[in-house]
Amino acid sequence: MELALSLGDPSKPFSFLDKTPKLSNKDLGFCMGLGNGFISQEKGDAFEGESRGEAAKDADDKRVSSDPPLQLDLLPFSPVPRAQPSSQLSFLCLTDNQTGSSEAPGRGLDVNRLPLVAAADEAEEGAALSSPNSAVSSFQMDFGLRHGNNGGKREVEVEAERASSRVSDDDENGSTRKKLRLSKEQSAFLEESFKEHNTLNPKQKLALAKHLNLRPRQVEVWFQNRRARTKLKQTEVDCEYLKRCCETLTEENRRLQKELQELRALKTSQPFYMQLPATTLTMCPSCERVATTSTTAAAATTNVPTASATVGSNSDAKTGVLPLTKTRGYPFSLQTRDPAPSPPA
DNA sequence: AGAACACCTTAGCTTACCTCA
DNA sequence: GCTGAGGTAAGCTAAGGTGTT
Repeated sequence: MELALSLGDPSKPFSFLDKTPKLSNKDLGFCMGLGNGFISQEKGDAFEGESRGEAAKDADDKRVSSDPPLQLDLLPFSPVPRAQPSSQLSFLCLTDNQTGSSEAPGRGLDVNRLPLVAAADEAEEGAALSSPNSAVSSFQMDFGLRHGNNGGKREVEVEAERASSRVSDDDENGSTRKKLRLSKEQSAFLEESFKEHNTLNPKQKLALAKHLNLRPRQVEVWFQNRRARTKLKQTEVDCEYLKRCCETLTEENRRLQKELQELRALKTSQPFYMQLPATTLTMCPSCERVATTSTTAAAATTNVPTASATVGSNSDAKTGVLPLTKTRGYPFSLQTRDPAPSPPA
């Protein structure tokens, strides 16, 4: 059974199943993707498609199965129009402006740089500030922006030094690592970058780090954690979907069991049933229920070759128990067919 | 061999909730 | 009843460690 969950472009078929050897044992072999209006898989969005595994990526164009995949369209988490080729937060702007905090928010922002006022305050408070980088909060960001005249390039650089040395101090001390909290602006920028590239090449990493006044390692870690979060969410979605599939199959199994019981009851109620050379059972194509047809008797009496379902010869004629282990699905094969041919006149 | 990554884990921080004075 | 302080658990997330590719 193929299970494929599509969150987007239905024109991209699922083909991961054709490459099952490549799937690891950990891989659910589950395929999800978000298409229209979202970052393409190749661009590497996260929950909005990143988790469509490597196998799916590799095999997108190799699907050969004739079974139509079961596709489920879900509403996206955070629709981000992909139409704009170069958004304001794209990498393209990483190098176009490095003027720091004097810039308007959202462009060329440098959220780790604080004005001297804030830095002085923090110096006074010393270790009382539990979250050093939380000093780069939006409040202080705004403060810095509003009082940008205070700062100027030099102060910005001083703050950048202070911020970086704070981290390096922690590293050097090796005592307790301080929790660095990225500001909303930093996170938003990283998020936007992640939507475009869920992995970074060294050049992009350096550019991002420089732009956000972070260490490349921090950017790298952020992307690693972001991918992990994406995968986790994806796994949750997959599990939920598989759960629903399981419920559906259970219900189907229940229905078939009931149907089987009906057939057994039918058989026991007809003493000569098993003595007949063959029995034709037809299934209604619409309701998928087995219909008891008069063609059985007709076929038996007229020796018309039965078409599809034939009670196997290995069935226990005495007990009336059908061989349940003969086939994987049904004790006998049922084929959807047209109404039984009328016996020849 | 080294880089990049996935995965697991740890630990700092925030938030919500509760209790109590 | 309302309020603020203190404690606690849960969740989030940056970062470290390790194995794999």
